[in-house]
Amino acid sequence: MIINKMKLFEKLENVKKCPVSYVLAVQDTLNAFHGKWKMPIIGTLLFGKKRFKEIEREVRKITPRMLSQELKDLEVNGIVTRTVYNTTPVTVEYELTPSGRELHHVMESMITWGLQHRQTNIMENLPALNMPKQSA
Amino acid sequence: MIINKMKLFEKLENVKKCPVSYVLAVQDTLNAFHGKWKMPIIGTLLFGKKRFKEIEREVRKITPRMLSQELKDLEVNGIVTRTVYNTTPVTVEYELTPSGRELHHVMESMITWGLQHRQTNIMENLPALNMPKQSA
DNA sequence: TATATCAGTATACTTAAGTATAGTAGTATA
DNA sequence: TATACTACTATACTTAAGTATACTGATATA
Repeated sequence: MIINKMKLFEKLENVKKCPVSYVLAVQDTLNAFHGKWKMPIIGTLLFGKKRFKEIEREVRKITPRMLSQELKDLEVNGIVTRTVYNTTPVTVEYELTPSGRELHHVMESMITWGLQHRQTNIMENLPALNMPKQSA
Repeated sequence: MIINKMKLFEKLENVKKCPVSYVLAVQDTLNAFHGKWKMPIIGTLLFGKKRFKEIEREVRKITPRMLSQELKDLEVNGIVTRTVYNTTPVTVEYELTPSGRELHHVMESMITWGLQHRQTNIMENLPALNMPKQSA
């Protein structure tokens, strides 16, 4: 009986404990989407590999500077691969890594929450949802 | 037969289409976590309601200015509720709304991806994961 | 010859996000 | 009387993130 109580206590304490590895994991994921442009870039690449100019056209209003920067960031973080083809003019293809493709699970959970949350807030007549400032 | 082919085509095209409502949903979710502090604040509130000073102590290095700002933001977005108690000195309790509590699903998908991603990158001997700059 | 394409880079700038430090009112304790 | 507590706010500042505009070199097309 006393042992059972101790086990329960341990269990509850463990629930309260948030391992450092989890915090790091969440940070990595947030980092993958960090900034205004990574989400749309990953989003468009989920439909298949694309060239620089294609992404530039599909992710509206992005400047080549930002696109270049974000693609580099995604590359060093193992989310995207960059392949150069020896054509004239050169073509460069960007593709999600297997790990990058797995991000669609996260996006789906975000869609689920977002849709639910909007419905709840409309039904409860709360103030309109704030739009993100979109600089980060 | 032709009808079946058309239906298949429609289906495939619909998969390619990314409804605006999904984009908004993802933006709402990103907005919920937007900035350096919302994730740790929500994280600590997932363990139960807390007072201002409690959160300030648990979310390390946060300034009262940022905490106040972020809690307001979370409140107007229907993620947190604020309750003032007529004690001396006043105590104010912050608690996640049902919608706010649902965010743990998103966090769990982030933890799953982050852990997986780290393992993959260590195994494939990719450069160390970039740490977020943490200003947004 | 003039223009367009590709995949970017360079420079200067603006805006957003976060920090540092001090202060507020009302009460309670030493 | 001096200090501490609560939950913040005010002001000034720094740093990060994003924008605007122009430009590169090699090649192809009109």
